[in-house]
Amino acid sequence: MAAQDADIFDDMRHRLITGEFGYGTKLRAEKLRHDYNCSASTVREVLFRLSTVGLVEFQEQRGFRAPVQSVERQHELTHMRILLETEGACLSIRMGGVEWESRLTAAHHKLSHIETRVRSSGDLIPLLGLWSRAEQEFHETLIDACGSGLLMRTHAVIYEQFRQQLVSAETNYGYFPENIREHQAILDAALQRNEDLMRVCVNDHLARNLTRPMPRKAQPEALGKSSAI
Amino acid sequence: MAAQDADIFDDMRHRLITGEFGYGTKLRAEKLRHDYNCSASTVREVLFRLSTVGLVEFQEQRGFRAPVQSVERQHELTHMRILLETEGACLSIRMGGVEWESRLTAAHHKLSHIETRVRSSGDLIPLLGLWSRAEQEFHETLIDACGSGLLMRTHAVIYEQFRQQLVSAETNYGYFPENIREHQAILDAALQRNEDLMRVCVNDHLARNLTRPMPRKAQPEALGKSSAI
DNA sequence: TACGCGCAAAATTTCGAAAATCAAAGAAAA
DNA sequence: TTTTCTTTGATTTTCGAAATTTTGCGCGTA
Repeated sequence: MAAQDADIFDDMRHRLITGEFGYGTKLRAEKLRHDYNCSASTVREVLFRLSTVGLVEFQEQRGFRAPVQSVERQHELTHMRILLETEGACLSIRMGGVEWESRLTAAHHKLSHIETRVRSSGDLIPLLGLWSRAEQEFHETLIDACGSGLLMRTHAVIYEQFRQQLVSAETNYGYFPENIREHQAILDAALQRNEDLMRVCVNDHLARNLTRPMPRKAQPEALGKSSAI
Repeated sequence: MAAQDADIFDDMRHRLITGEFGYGTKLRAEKLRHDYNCSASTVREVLFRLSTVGLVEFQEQRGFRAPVQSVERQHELTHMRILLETEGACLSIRMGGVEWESRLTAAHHKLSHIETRVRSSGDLIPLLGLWSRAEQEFHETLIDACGSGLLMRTHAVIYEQFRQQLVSAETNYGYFPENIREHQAILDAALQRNEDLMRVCVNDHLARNLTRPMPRKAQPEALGKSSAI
């Protein structure tokens, strides 16, 4: 029985991202232990580890619960993703080589293939799992030549919470055509190595998740950027 | 006894930030339990929670250890701090009111007072605790009108790790005069509500940590055998 | 000498129950 | 009726030991 803990962790993560638990629900170790027939302590540990990546919230003396969904939270997650992903993508442009380009192209190809199938079928749901993984891989590849493991790990954490928020919204197809175009635009910006364009593309792609726009200055993105790592 | 867990957490955090544990040292619950006389499980939990904020690293089936110090890590932390803090500060300028200005001024005043004392005595060490808290409060106040709890929490996590990295370097006084000037400049930028200037100031203030090499030797027993400190 | 195998010690994880803490319902006082 | 106190039930935290996994070391073999 190897790595029981890890299995439970993965399964719980899946259940959380999938939205199985109502947002804000209390996650009681004593209940959950039956799903995996293990002890409560083991579940407790898993919950701690899930809180490490922001998928559950922990409060001293009052246990764990699934995070509450709210417009504010959604906005904060989106905003943070924009911040991290534009930075990561621009750094990748600066530091990544042909090898990065090719990996990104590959990831995009896979994603694109799935998205085309979705478009022609008109129904996202049966391919949701596949698409979800492919999108994640594309976005992770986009920033993975940035040279900062910390940036990537932080982004991964935000990304998962973001996905947790969106899971219900995504299932109703909605903005798929735009999605396809935007992913293409991001790939193009990368291959052109155009950082400013990249900023715009990433922003457009993600900003749709803002029902209410973040307060922004009228003037375009400032030029004085932070120095490279 | 109330909140035993929390006490241990705070104490361990302090010990970690203080650099008491050699970087990369294994943190064995079985050893640590004697320091607090509690069970190993309790220590284990605390370690999990510390890993939530990046102060210790956890690896499946091979326990916990204090993070290894390295130039790369230092650079990644610095870079991330710049990213988060410029964004947070600019958002605060955009969204914060007079009330924010006054809080920031207050925090700066406290910090400034301590820094002046340090300068005239020429020795940081006796005031290190005070100064450290004041600096943290200043930087936290700087971004605390940004409107995103997520941004602030993320920044707090990075900040602590950053401090953990610097703890030894800070104690040798070094760049104090510049520090004073830079904190003033940041306050000025805030009161002028000049975002571009703010970006420059925050960048200058933090970027100094990019060139400075790590002043600490690698821990010989970091991997493999036990041989505690 | 180098390499692989297996045993023993050390470290980590898991367990079920006891102890501590919190929250809700009910009783007593105003 | 409202407020405050107390008891009771539920939940969370802590414990020490047993089960599992990793690691270190010695031994035999090429």
